Amino acid sequence: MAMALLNAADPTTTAATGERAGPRPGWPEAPASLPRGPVAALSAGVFADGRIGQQVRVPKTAELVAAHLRRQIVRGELVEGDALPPEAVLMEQFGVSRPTLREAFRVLESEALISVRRGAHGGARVHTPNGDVAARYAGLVLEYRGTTLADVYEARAMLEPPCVGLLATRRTDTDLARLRAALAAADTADPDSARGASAQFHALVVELGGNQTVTVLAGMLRHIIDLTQDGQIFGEGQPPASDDLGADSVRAHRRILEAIEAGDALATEELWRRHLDELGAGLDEQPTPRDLMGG
Amino acid sequence: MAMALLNAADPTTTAATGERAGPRPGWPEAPASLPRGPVAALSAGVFADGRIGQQVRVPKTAELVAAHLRRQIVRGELVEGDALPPEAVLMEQFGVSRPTLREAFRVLESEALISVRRGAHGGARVHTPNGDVAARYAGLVLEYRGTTLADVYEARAMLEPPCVGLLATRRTDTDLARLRAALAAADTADPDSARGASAQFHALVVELGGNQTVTVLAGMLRHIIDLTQDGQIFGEGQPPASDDLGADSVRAHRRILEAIEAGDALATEELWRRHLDELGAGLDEQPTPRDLMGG
DNA sequence: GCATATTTGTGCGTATGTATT
DNA sequence: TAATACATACGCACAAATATG
Repeated sequence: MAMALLNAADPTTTAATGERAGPRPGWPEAPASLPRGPVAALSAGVFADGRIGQQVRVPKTAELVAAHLRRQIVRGELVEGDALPPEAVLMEQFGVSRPTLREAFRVLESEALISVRRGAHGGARVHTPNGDVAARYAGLVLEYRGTTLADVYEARAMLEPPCVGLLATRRTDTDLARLRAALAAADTADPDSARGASAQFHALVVELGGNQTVTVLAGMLRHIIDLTQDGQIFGEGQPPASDDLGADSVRAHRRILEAIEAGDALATEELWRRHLDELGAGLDEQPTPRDLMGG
Repeated sequence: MAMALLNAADPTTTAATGERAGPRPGWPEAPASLPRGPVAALSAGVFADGRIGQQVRVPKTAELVAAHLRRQIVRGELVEGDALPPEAVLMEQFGVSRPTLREAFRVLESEALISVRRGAHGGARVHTPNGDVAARYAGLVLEYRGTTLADVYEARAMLEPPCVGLLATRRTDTDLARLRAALAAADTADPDSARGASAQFHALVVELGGNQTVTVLAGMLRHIIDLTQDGQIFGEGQPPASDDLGADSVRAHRRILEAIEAGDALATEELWRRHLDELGAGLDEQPTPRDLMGG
């Protein structure tokens, strides 16, 4: 029944799908916005089971519906908070049954691109693509490979320093102001929110480094670390003496900010590397990242 | 009707799912085999729409089924090529209806953890968790943010060199042998497979660096680059004079291998950085990564 | 070609949860 | 607080497509 999606413009093809329980008068005309042609072929290839040229993986209808909605979200045609039409309307628009539509919903929901609530004023709402989802899948792969948390820390210590070093050479006054504000927030806040402020400083120095890809990757690693350290996975393995560690971190952050202010890329890079090494010290015997996907 | 899923071992509960009219006596106690307590709470939080402490997102039955199967795969209880039982059997085991089971299948299929074929001897087959899926989602986020391909190349040039530098200090004889073999393969092969061999050299130097997380992240970036450059996205923007570039790459790879053999970490790191910079040169005006998720 | 096993897609009914009155 | 309307969640049964032998 995939042709209804691919060929929604042609009423004759869709009519053929209808018969079985009473002939339907015809499908609603195609939403002109549907991507067609070569793109669909690429989509099939991307989703194939690995062997591209081997077998033609017939994309299931639900995948096509999900792909359509996904693209609308990624292209910005649907933005955060937008409500999708009710199931009945979408069923008619796409020309699919309720189960098929719901399969597509579950896929998009698992990608955190929509969230579906029931009840009055319920339905599907759109969310902006979030790096945390990519982190979940990366974490799944790492878990499968038996990667240790120390390995994740080590990776971060390799990834971030060059980016932060770049910041020292490029930083604007606005950058410095934001960094000072973030540092102050971590300094004055109570111990509980200090961790959050400290994490924000980490995110900020990477983000201001200017490379979006590194920002996303570093965010993934931070997310994995957060999930495995939030006391959920390691029953007792909380960071020792969090207050001391927090104070140490603030001191380290201050020193790094000074290096950034001075525009000393090498010093910044080295200081950041050392800071990250300290944070990851003594983790060698920790268990592997786990349950990042939940359940 | 999620209790049957949680209680698949108990035959009485599956019977209980049948009565969908009438008051339920209450929730059955949790099964011993499933992760409970804090982990379950984390799972709900992870899948929530972003606000963790705010609302309790009730996990849908299909999500629970998918999570259960996903964990079996990640924990290695189900391995590559394993065939899942037919729908009818799984329906009974989990105590769910066909549509619900199919929703779970679509989710796992979108994660490339299973592939479902129909017909005799069809059904769901298990696949090992692959970094490419994480790459798809990361690519989706990058596309949403309007990231350029040059940015991805730049990120790779920041990520890989420290890892490859580490290889120079740790390399074993086996490592060197594998690297020499990979280099030779790229040298003697025909232009077409030379690209593949060159890519394998790239993968190998990172993998032998010894950090699994970096290996996964670098694999993601390589996958994104491959997808955007395979002529699918850029109609004409193929790498200029691929033969020359290939020869240049082989030369660069040889020099880097020599530095690794010499155990010179700094030189290796710097050579690799320069090599990656060259590969990413002149991309500033290229469009953003696109259609990595298909459709 | 034909029988068989298995997924795919559909229609409809009931249950449940949520906001509004 | 209680009733009500709305919208999704889940279930069952049937027909069709597809791959194997």
